[in-house]
Amino acid sequence: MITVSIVEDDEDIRQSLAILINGTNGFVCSHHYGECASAIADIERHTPDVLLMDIGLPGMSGIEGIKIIKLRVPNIDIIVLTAHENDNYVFESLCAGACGYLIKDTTPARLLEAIKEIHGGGAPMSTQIARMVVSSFKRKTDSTLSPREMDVLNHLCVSHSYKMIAEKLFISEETVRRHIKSIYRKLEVHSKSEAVAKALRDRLV
Amino acid sequence: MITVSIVEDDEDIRQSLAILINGTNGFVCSHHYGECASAIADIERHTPDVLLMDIGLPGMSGIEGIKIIKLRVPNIDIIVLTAHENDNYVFESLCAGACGYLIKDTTPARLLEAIKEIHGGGAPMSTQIARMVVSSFKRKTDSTLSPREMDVLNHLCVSHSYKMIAEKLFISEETVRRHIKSIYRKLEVHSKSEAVAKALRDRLV
DNA sequence: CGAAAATTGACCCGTTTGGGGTATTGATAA
DNA sequence: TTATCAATACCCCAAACGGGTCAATTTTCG
Repeated sequence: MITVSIVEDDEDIRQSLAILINGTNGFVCSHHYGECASAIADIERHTPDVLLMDIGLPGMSGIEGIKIIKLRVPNIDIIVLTAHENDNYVFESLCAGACGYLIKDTTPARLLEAIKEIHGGGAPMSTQIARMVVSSFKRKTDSTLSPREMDVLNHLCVSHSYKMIAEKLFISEETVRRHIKSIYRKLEVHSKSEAVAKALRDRLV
Repeated sequence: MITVSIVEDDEDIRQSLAILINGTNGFVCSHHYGECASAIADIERHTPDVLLMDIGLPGMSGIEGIKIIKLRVPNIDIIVLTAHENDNYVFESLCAGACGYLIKDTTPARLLEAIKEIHGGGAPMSTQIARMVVSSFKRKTDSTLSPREMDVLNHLCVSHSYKMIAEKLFISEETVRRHIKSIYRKLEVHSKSEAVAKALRDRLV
């Protein structure tokens, strides 16, 4: 028996979901909430296996709600269930601790399957969402940087000093400096830390 | 009709996969290869919709193979099909450009479903793999850093100078310096760029 | 071949940073 | 209630960094 709670401001949707879950063998939903505050207040007394969470909520945002709930009940499995297919919502939800992300056109059968899946250690996502998530890993090959500059950038990212990079690459410190100047110009940054941040954030390395 | 090619060194597995695919309506596999080199040489002449790719290959590694193939045929959908559930293989594959990752105990039915899924814009993954991928987004809350130090670290990550951070936080530059010393000690780093790299890599920010 | 880009090297100068001390205040924990 | 820690602030000094300018050689590509 998998226990499920729901946070969803739309009364109708919330009731429908509860009815669906309670009407299916192996699932039960005893608690559901109209906004984050009440869910947070109640979650430690009535801790479900799986929490279905809307994002566009009145009051505290679903993202904030997820963070707080995961702090209090780290092992809870949270599926975001929302109309928003917006990139930022997806990544912010996952960063906050959600393990699943379904858009609201999900069929009842798929939703139940997703609940089973997340409870079994998976991470159910709508197909487009999964692709978005996986694509975010893809390395970019910034053609503006020359091969040698990429070498230097890689060393920058492990925080070597000019001197150390020079030794590693068997070139003079002045040449390292020169490459770094080009890198800064091309990446439009003005310091090592900015270059490192850009390289890591934009997945250049 | 979805066209599929295979790179897999084990002759038996390769043949079985081809037979499975060719024996199913809507799928066809005309080309399969024992190692990356021949796949790379042939891929532009015979470009499939979906490529099933082993990782543990003789000669060039599957990861390298994926990088090269994606450079030549950026739109090809690649599913890694391997025995390795190893974290590094998973993330390296996705960084290289794979969009799916299945472990070899996948059932034939699930494999065919995965091929349809990736061709339809999804990112099929075994359940444990999906969880691993999604979990990698989770923010860590490094309790060793004090709240104020987290503030400073956040500003460091957008590459502000000590002076700018001081202005933003309404404290003296010397206090910023002090916080940064503590951050360095706690994160065991010795420079801004190293702190930024650690913060971004370890998802502290 | 000839132009453009990549790679290498150098010097100057001012700013920023990193590591070392020291000290006060307030909150929090033992 | 004492002790510890967070947060605030200052000083000194050497090393590292960022920006400016100039120049030679090699590679690459049209």
